Amino acid sequence: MRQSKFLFQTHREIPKDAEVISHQLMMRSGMLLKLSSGVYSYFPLLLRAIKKFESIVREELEKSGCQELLMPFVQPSDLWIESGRWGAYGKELLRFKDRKDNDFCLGPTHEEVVTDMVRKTIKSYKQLPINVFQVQTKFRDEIRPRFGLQRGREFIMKDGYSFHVDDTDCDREYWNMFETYKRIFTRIGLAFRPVEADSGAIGGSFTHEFHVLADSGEDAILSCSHCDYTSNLEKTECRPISSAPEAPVALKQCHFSTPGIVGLVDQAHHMVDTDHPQGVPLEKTTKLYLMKILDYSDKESIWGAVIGGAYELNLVKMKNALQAKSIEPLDLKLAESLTQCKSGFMGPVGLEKVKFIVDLKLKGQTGLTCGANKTDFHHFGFTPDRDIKNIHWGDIHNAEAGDRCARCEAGKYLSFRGIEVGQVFKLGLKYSLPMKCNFLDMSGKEKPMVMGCYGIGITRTVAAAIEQNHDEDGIIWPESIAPYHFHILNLDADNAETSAVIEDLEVFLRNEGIEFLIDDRSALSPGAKFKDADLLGLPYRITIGSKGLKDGLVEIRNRKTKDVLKIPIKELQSVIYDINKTFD
RNA sequence: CGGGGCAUGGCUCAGCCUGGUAGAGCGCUCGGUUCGGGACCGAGAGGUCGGAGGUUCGAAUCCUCUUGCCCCGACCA
Repeated sequence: MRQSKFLFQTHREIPKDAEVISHQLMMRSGMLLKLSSGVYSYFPLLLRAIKKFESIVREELEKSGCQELLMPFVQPSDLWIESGRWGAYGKELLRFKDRKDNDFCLGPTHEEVVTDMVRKTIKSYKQLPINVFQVQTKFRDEIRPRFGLQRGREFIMKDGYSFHVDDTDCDREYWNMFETYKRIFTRIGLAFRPVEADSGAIGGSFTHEFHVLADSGEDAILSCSHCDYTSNLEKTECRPISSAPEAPVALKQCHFSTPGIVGLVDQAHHMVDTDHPQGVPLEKTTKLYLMKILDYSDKESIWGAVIGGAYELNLVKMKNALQAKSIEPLDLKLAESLTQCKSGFMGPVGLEKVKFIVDLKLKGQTGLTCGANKTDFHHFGFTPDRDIKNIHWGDIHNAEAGDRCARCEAGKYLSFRGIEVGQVFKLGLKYSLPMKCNFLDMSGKEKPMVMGCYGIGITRTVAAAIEQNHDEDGIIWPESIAPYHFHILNLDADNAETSAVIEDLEVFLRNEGIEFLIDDRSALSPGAKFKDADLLGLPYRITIGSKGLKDGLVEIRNRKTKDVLKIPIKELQSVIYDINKTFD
């Protein structure tokens, strides 16, 4: 391809609404154009990278026994009503009506459609298991699209679904997909981690997310330094402490007074008595969050969450511990009227009508402080087991970097930021039961199929690849998905000699099936071409100029290592041939 | 949906406070000189200042309403 005919325009300036690196570089290199919030056009260069990644995904999935199909982007409401999601799915589902006033939506995912396809096709255990996938545009009307392709509303996704006769076989396939995903992300050449994640509302199932490690990632991940336990912070387990029981301390009500001091950290410093001349250490303080809980029968109740003063409350873990449907902070005014005090001095002691979940870290502890439910005062000697009537225990605080691993004896947690690019999920019977996706087993009995689903964000992964592979000059494409492998710069596009060399080279490259882009733009200074080449980030740059040709030399530069090789023009073709062989 | 901000040529922005001829840099076109890390000179094209209403002799500028977009918190590939 010749750049003079190529649809793109590089920019020196960073578009003002591009926040993260991948978005900035895609905009600056002219690969991406926003049409509406979270909706983008892909220019030829970006599309090539997307297609390369897609074909890696296809190859690996087909190797693992999956088959590709394609389902409609526009879906009728009937199926969604049948699965129960027409009502359950929030505003992310873009709904609209056709001319006959029938309800439709743009597919954010395809469980309903694929389940319908399979139930109409498969009747016998002999036809199972089956694993199908598609690479397709999805639309989710995200609350807040951002970061370019990292969180668009319209995006390309590979979604796959498997159907099985029983749990055992579904689990087998789950791990088959898990290994396939590892191969895919290894092959594309990204640093990634499979991460244990929260399975959300679908109880009893398990799930892994695949995260590409990048500072701009929206998820916090903790990984053990010793074993392979890696999890989303939302879910990371904390090691229960096993400290020796302490001698009980009597509850001294309203023992500490800290008038006018806001915030637990400052309050702790001012909780001074003869035993605590320096104040109470943060580890001996506790804090209370009053929360409104909705259970799965939509019954509302108020729960207090008690955790150590040094920790953060983890809403996902609390939600799971209580088997709640939703959980949100109690309105401040309600909380104040319930406790008869200001925020900052609320405590669990004496709140008879509230049920409490107390963090396991506090188990067996005594001599703690807690809010006195009287503005400006804290109790001392708080002992959860003794002082709270309606007590439940749970692991409800955020794990932190440096904490001991919950799974092994030796390790400590390290923290990362991750971009979620894939997920494997065991769906179980969530769709097959309501949608009656059944088969006849060996004894002729009708049974629901057990399902799994497996997603990879195609466009998001390409963004993540740039996020992880760039420098101050621009993109550094991993060879696996680089739009082209060689970028040939004709520094003197109007010079007959260099152009002749390039034309020869072009014939050779075409015959060998080697991918290349030629910068043949005339009246552009060499510096501008170098800058653009760095920005576009193709793996190898071949510079051909009249200066070099005088000595019979051309230059090959590796974008990543910046290593420069000056080689005689006669050897150019064989050198390119050898480099090309190193690619996949 | 709450909180904050922005909207002026393809891009980045100035002008607005204090109403009176719509500007700069980059990009684009033409001519010339350059040519190995974003060259220079000259001449051009391109904007109903997001939209609607109002105040005024006069509105990019002041007022009201609206739309779009971005950023910070609850969703997910």
